[in-house]
Amino acid sequence: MRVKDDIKQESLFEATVKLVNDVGFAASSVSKIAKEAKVSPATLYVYHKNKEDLLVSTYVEIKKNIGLSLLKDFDDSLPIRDIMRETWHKMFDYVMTHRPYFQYTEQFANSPYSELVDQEEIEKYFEPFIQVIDRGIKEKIIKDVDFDILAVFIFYPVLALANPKTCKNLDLNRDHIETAFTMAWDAIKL
Amino acid sequence: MRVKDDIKQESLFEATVKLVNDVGFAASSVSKIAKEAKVSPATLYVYHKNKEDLLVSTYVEIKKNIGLSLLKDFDDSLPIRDIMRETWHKMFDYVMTHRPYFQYTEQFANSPYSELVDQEEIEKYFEPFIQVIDRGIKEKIIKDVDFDILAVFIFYPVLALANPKTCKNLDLNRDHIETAFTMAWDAIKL
Amino acid sequence: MRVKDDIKQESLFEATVKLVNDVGFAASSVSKIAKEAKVSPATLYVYHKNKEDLLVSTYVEIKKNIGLSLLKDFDDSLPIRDIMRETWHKMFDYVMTHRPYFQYTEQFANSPYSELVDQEEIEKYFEPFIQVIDRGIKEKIIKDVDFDILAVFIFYPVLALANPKTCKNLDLNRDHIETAFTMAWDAIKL
Amino acid sequence: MRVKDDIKQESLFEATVKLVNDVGFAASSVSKIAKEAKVSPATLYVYHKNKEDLLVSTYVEIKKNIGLSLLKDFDDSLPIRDIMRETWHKMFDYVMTHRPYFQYTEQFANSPYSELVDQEEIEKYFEPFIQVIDRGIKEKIIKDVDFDILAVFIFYPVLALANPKTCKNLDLNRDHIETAFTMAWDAIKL
DNA sequence: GATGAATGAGTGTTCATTCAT
DNA sequence: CATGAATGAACACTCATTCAT
Repeated sequence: MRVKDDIKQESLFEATVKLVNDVGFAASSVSKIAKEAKVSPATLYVYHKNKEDLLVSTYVEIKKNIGLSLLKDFDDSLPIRDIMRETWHKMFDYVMTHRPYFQYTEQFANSPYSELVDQEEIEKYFEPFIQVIDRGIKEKIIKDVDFDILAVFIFYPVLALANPKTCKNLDLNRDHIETAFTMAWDAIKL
Repeated sequence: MRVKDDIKQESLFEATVKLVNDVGFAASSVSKIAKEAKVSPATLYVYHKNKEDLLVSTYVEIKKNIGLSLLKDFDDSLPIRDIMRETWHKMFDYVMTHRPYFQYTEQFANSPYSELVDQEEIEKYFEPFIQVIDRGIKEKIIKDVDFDILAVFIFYPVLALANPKTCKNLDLNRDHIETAFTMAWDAIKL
Repeated sequence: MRVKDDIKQESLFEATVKLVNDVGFAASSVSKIAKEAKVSPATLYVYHKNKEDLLVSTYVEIKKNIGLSLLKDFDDSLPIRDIMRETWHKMFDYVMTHRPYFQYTEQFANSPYSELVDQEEIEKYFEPFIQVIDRGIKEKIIKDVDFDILAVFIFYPVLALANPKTCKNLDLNRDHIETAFTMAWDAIKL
Repeated sequence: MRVKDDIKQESLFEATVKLVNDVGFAASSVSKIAKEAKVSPATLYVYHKNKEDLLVSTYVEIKKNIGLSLLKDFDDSLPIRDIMRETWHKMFDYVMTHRPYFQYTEQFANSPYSELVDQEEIEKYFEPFIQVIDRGIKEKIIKDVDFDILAVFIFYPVLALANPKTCKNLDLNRDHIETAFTMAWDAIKL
């Protein structure tokens, strides 16, 4: 038996991201993605059940990567503020070096497909980080507030800052990120 | 001669919002919108040059409404924190009572159509609010930070909190909003 | 009772000719013609039963004009060759000074609408000319050949020469026309 | 993988010709052609880039066929008059046995699509014939007249005679064609 | 008489997916 | 496994015509 070709798999992944970035979610048709990936539309269906599966698994793959890069060198023995700051910069680094991936997730999250994602599978990559926050609350370093509300001030600002649509007047650099982190920390710290 | 029918105009507006909320931006076709509005697809083109015009003008209309409801009873003689708090709650009220409108703008902002909007026309409705922030910076009440970064902590959290996709575990109430405002204020205040 | 407005009538005629010349028969829609004529599409239906009637009556009007300008100063006492030559040049003059009208008839004649024309109404304007040919045959000046075949050498060459599609390499002038007449006469004379 | 089906290609060609003959150029829609060819409208786009490509390539195909049938048994060692006569009859034969093809070219030539044809590709099939005319001029057998004017008397009459719209009173036969050839030759010979 | 609004039926084209090889 | 051909259904949009004023 021949084996599914990793190169084609990867090629479809990249083509999906590229096309969604170039022409938007709605205009990214299966045949265009296949052409971009230099495979036949029919081949796409060897690797994915349908269009939905292609888009969703591309999303999950990216989210997994983000999670993994945040976890790299993760050291939960540091003071909570340092962990947060470290993570904040890691997120910024990821977004800056993988802008197309990041933009894909933004577009995906606002599409109806997003409801098809198994959130638990993604959340497990962010679990250690969530535990740090819990610890921070217990240790009375972080405000004792519903997690979703905290998240809005911890995760979202990086996304918003990295999104060229929200921040079109600002040429983002590391200083901005450091400033924004201070603000985020002011928001959540007790 | 027949006269242009305000009811049809309005009906198209509501149908556009409803459909985008129900099935998402990408799946909202002209014919589905027309059917929802109970007019012929051809009639839609009496009121709008094309699909793009329908979507963009629906967006601008909503943004205008949001701006107007923020400006209602706007009193810039109050202390800055009070103005901010007042506005924060007004935004929350608007979002809660007009969730479909708000969700439409979220989806629109992440679509390629968003680049077609005349931003200046929208920004003028938010001008007074922006001046308050400027004043806050001058009076050394608010951190002297790039406006886009401040905006990320002032506007974005309400949107994120109101978005059921981001906050699916949280049944939002006014207490949450008050809490979040405190955090936002901690973030931006000097 | 208000009276139908000759200016609107004329305006529709000119708009029809212009549009067919500019964008072709197939792309000449009722609403475009109405817009070109600066009237409402509904107004068009005051003057014409439907689109077909508009196109056909525009054609007949032009054919009538051509016939009338051929008959002007028509003198059947002249020698037959002189009559033919005179007419040949008159046709050339008409075509040159009314190119859009002429081009309209060419497009119309090759459309299915052409079958709706009352040919007899048109032919009566060309009757005197036909009689000259009959006389020429009887007087053994013109070959005794079926009229349709003669027509192919008498009428068609002018049309073909005047048609920029057939004669795109040739910047037509009166000398060419004189040359062509000599050839046409050689073809039909005994 | 399925392989492109010559039968479908041919079927689309025939359907295009038939429909243009039956309902005219303007009324020949893609979906009607597809239905006539018994394929899906989508299939048509497997074989042709768009409607324009379908119509243009159908035209070029026919013109090529005409050229080839004129060139068959072409013998330029014969006297010029004989070559002309032979060609004249060949054209007549083609037109009579392929009337729908011929009528298609007539309609096409009067449509805006005609400007999209690569004329050079077509003219090469008629090249040998053009050289005979040049030779005739040099040998002082044919009048030394601009080629376009000669063409009007050599090519055009056959088309006009074969066109039922121009020759509706005449049931064309080979005698008529012989007569017409004599007249054409009278027109162009020195 | 004159008109812009209104529309069902149609336009050319692309879609996600399956078929046959 | 891999593919280009094939397609019914849908797309955004325009059509010729009629309606209501």
